[in-house]
Amino acid sequence: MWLRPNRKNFMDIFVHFKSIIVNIIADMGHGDLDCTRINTEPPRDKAHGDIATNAAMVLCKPLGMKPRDLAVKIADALAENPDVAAVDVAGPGFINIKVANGFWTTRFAQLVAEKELFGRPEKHNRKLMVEFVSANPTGPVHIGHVRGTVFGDSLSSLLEWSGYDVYREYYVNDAGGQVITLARSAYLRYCEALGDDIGAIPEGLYPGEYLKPVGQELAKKYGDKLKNLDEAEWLPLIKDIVMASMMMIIKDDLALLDVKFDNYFSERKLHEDGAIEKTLADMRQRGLVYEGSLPPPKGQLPDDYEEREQTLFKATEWGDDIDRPLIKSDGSYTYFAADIAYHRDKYLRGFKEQIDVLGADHGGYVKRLKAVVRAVSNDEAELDVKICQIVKLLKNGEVQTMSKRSGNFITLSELHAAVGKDPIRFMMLYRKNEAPLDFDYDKVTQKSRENPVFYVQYAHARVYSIMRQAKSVLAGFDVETFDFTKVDLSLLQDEAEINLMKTLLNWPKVATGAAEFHEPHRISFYLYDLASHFHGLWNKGKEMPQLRFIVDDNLELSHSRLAMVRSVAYIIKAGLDILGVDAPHEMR
RNA sequence: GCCCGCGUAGCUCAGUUGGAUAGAGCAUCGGAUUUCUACUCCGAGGGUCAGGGGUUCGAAUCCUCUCGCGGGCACCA
Repeated sequence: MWLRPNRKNFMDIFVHFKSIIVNIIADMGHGDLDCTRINTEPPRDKAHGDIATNAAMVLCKPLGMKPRDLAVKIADALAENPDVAAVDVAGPGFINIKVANGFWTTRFAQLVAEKELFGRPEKHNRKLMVEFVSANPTGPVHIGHVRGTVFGDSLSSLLEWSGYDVYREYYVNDAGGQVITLARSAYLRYCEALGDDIGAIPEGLYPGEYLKPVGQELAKKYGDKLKNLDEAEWLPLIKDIVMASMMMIIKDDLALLDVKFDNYFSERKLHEDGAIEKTLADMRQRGLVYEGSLPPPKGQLPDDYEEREQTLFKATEWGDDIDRPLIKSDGSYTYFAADIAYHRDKYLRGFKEQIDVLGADHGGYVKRLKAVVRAVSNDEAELDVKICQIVKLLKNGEVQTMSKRSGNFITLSELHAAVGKDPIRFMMLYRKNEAPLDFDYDKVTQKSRENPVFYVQYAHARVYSIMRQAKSVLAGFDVETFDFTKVDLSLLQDEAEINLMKTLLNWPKVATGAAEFHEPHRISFYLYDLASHFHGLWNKGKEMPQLRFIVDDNLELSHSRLAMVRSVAYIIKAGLDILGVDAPHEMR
């Protein structure tokens, strides 16, 4: 159901060569053969050339030929192609193609011309929603939320890059009992602000200091009026104020990471405007809801368990393991019922592709949420749920523990003050989302090769350094005005140069793949690899002056190399933009 | 007990959705190097891809079982 981004302007070399091979097969008189299983891909071992294909192994059976014999026939035909420098047949019947250098430099000209936009798919009309963070509005954003925040935001950017119309949304859980707890906690701070000795914050209330300003605000607004009222009277008054205040804090925190939402969606609104009732009525009509009782949970049985008749959603019909309750024993809706209404609302707003980013502790919800989206859209919409594993914070090689009970968790603003936005964003994406992550406080601020953030940013800065150097050495050169599209790229013939260009040309494939599979970490790894190629070439110039980017007595060659160097920055910039990390021009 | 995720070099992890002799960074070992364009460079060793079975030309990748780690498991949000 997840469609591939289209790539109108980008000629994927692998797709290109596959079509060449398919044509060869047709020319051999086998145009009716099924060629879908033919792959063209980069060989794992670079010594095998640029492109490997399994065509002969896939087609040998229907043709009744030995794989190697067929491979030789195809290889001979391929050798006629002017873009092909060499072909050989290897192993069980692989065909290895070495592409002519001219092919690379021709294609590289496209990159030089399109700059940061190289390989970026056309915009299409598909809307997609990414819901992320959705932290309970009961306090500042803390370390536990950071990974999902960065992941969701970068994934959104990545999908925007690939052509989607992306909508970022934060689901505000402002309806449940925790808001009441929050209001009570604020009330205590209010009393404190009026001079009461409140002692220790009782168990079950939020102990955080961040509620003190709210208490003062309340004291300022109401004086001691609220103290003479019953809880039923002051609670609604305080609730709104403290909630608004928490959301302010959260938005400020998110701004530290340059994260902005298109919308904050209120759960409470779903209750108030009847969306949940409407959803349930709709589902009842479609036969998705019934009254029945569930088998008791296996394993440890809750103390207060009692079997009873419940209103259930037939989640099992949509791929879930068990049917799910919609109404609590006190008659109110379950959180899940609101969640159904919420995801239905997304669908009704036109989002047929949805992504939820959740924390590791919500892994158990994946199936039911997917079931919900399928059910409420009658299989017209699809949800992908991305689970972000926990982050272990390391300082001096030791794990930083935090206890939720004391409210002593490390906040985003503390982390930000210590290391800054870029290391946080980059490192949170320098791992698969479903793998646990160690975040080393000390390492991420180091200026060395060991720090991937620095390593990549430095590559970008190095490009600009080289451009500055070129300006002072080469007559008439200025990055701002120089037309790189006019240089002769065919002068770039060294293997290391060709390899760097190949790496750069691979960017569209990496980025579209990352977008397709919702895996922004591929961008970080690619950028690290690219930086490594670039730094490596720079280092080579130390030993071999003839490989330096600026060659004293050869203006033309210098210009060609500077075009290549400039292109490194185009792609790093494009990648870092997706990650939300700055691309600095210098790093002093 | 059930569901989900994970298990790859001493450590931390990649692995382009089924390709060939499984990669990178740290760490280890061996060399080079002192200002050249900017925060060192080059090389080496290191593997039962947790384990067994299966699918096929071909498996770290797909299926199945076992073991280990993490998370979750009516009515909380």
